[in-house]
Amino acid sequence: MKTKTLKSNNHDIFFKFKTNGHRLTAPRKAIITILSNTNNHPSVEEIYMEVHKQYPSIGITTVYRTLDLLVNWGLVHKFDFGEGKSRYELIEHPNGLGHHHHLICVNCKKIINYTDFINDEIELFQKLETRLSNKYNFKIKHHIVEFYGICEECINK
Amino acid sequence: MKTKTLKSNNHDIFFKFKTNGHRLTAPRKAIITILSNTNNHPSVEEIYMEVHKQYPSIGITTVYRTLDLLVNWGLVHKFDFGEGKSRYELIEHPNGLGHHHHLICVNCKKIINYTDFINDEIELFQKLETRLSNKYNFKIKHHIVEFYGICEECINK
DNA sequence: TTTCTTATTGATAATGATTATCATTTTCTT
DNA sequence: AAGAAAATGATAATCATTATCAATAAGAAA
Ligand SMILES: [Mn+2]
Ligand SMILES: [Mn+2]
Ligand SMILES: [Zn+2]
Ligand SMILES: [Zn+2]
Repeated sequence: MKTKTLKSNNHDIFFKFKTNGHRLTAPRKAIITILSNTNNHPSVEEIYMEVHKQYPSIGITTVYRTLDLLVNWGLVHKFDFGEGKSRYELIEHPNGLGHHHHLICVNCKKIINYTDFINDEIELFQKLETRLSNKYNFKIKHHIVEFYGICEECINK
Repeated sequence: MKTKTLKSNNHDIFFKFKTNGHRLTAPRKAIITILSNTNNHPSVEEIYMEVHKQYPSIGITTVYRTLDLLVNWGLVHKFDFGEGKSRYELIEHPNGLGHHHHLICVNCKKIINYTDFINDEIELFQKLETRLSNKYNFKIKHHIVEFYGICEECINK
């Protein structure tokens, strides 16, 4: 039984705020909670709207600032899928969804997460990261893999 | 002897303009030439500056428009490395540099192209694309692989 | 070559996402 | 309770990208 795979939860992130010498405030909690409760890749605007429900006084500036912090600490991925705005995603997702890759429809912009890696895939990426790290003296933090193309609906249409 | 691997050149792209029913104009030629003569990933502003030398009357709007065309025809990749602006790269590069992946320094934004894939890597990506295409009924056009981290100079500093 | 039709261009204004400012409010520590 | 520092939110400022539109140039037809 691998207890390692126990789901992490918000408390880890909350804790990180404290240990980093930053304050764990209501708006920050709210933003993290939103991120924890979605399987999408919400934009700043979307996160703002959502937080606003629970915490109407929040300003969108704070959303930007909090996300920046989380990205710099390596807790959140910042994506650009070519829409002219960024999208965000928790890296250690409390509700399952761990590291994954993306299929992106260039037509309708739909995004498919896939986590069902083939064995070779995980293995290769580990090998790759070691090789590249050594060869280029580059300390790799994370990677992004995106397949661009046309989704099912857009083909049949 | 594989004559297939002969380097493609600008004429292929020039030709494509015609067959697509678009006009091959001076500004368009100039933009394509710039893209052919760099190993970087120039931004719109950079391309504009460069073209401007040869063709001082060009407007930056035309650079945007031409790049859009090339991206839509699958001749140019549009990248976002997290700088708040897009960068572009010819897919079939006349001067060698073919398909490659990226190492991106999150600190100084330097970008390393690597083309020295290991055999497994190429093989895996082919397998992956077939599998994903079938599973998700998704017509894959191209993929992007980016490793984010800290480069040599930024570590020793 | 001249004429005609239409795609293309470039100046300019408009948009929209992200950042910078700064006075005010919270938080945490004495 | 008081003070120092961090965080917030309203607002203005930036900056990349788009939309408009009249002027121009390219290619087809004559
Ligand atoms: Mn995802
Ligand atoms: Mn490249
Ligand atoms: Zn689609
Ligand atoms: Zn660097």
